[in-house]
Amino acid sequence: MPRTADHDARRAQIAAAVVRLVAGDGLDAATVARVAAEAGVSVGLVQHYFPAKDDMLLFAYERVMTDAGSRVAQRIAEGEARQGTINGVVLDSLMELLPVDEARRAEYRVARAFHGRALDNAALTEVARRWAEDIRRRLSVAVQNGTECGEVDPETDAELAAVRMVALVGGLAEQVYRDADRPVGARTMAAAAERILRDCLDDVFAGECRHYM
Amino acid sequence: MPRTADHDARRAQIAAAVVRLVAGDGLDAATVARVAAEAGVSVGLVQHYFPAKDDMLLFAYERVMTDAGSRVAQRIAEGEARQGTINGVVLDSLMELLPVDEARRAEYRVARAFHGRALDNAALTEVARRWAEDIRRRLSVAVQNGTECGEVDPETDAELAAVRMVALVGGLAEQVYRDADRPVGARTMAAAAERILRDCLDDVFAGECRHYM
DNA sequence: ACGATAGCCGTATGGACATATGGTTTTCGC
DNA sequence: GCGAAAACCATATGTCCATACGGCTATCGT
Repeated sequence: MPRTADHDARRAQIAAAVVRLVAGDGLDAATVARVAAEAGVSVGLVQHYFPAKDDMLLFAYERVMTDAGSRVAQRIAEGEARQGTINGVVLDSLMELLPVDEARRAEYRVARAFHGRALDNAALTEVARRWAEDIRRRLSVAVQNGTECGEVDPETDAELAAVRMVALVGGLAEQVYRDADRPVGARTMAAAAERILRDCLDDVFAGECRHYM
Repeated sequence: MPRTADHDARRAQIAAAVVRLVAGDGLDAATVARVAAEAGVSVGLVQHYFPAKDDMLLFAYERVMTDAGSRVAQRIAEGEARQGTINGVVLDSLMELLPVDEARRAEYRVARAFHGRALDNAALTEVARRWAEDIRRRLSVAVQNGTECGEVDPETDAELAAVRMVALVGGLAEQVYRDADRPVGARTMAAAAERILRDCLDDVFAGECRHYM
């Protein structure tokens, strides 16, 4: 057998370089040559691991969205561990998606940049679609659990509520990102977003039952 | 004086070509050469009216957003004319922004494509910011009017409600666009979005007073 | 009617890019 | 230790692009 290398690690290394470049200077900055330089490897190596540039971008996008999903899953696990209300767990999960610090703002920039390109790239669109579907499903299950334990009004349509929550958090993220420094009354935009999100969740999870997901 | 031409008409003609190309094949398709061909003019003429490509894109983006704003304003004017409730007028205005038919889907594609590039272009960001600010202001005024005439609970924070409505309609637009064919329970995504929007507005405009904006 | 000037065009130019290609180095089974 | 194959690199290639540039052409004041 010949020389070996950690395929996954190399791909991750290159994807991380892509993400840094996109976060810093947009998708157009992620040229193959610059990605190679940022990752500290040669152009040829990037080609070795990603035959076409689109493969590289798709992989990087998948990685970013997977990471974001993992953070949400982690928040859910934490909520379960401390036996919080479903309302609280969902709030923590969704707050995780608001670009309130520089790390999350960077992630938001990357996600949005790819999302823009997804408009004319079916593979990227599919990643975005799956991600949205995944989070909607999680939220829908949370609402159904709430229905069963009394935290949610039994009349509530779980899927509809999930669409509503995803829409709200996505729209709030956009405003928090763009207008972070614009006050909303006496609040910062981030504080306003949190308040709006809390109100929405208090509306869905109006019951009293204490339960974990 | 030498030969004259309708400056504004020419710029509009070129901008329309940009919009068609972006709607069809994304921002990268809007090269100067292709825009010229699509508009039926020479490359040199495009340069004559837009010294740099960025000027051209900025102008096209401004035009798209202005058009969208005008449609909203028109819906408001129609609502005033028929003396509808504020709730109804706001609903019509916001429904106008959902990508429910091919024309609006095309507009949504264009807006989103530019929005993505705005992440690393200050001039484009400023357009997006002003547009959001404008619609938030309109909504905030509508809520305040509602407060004065009894259609809105006096405790309601108008600016917060405006942020909430903008967030909701933006997030719903994204899901309607991407998941138009995905059913939400027994509804289409578009029907689900309308229902969610109605519920939100019925929550804000809970009072009974019949009034026009 | 005529020249000045804006309108308009075609092509040239130089740079950046994705990808192709040929070669060098390392490692592992034998 | 040695050969084979993967890992890795440097550079070549051809395309596409934004912009520069020089030259026609139509029109308006005179």
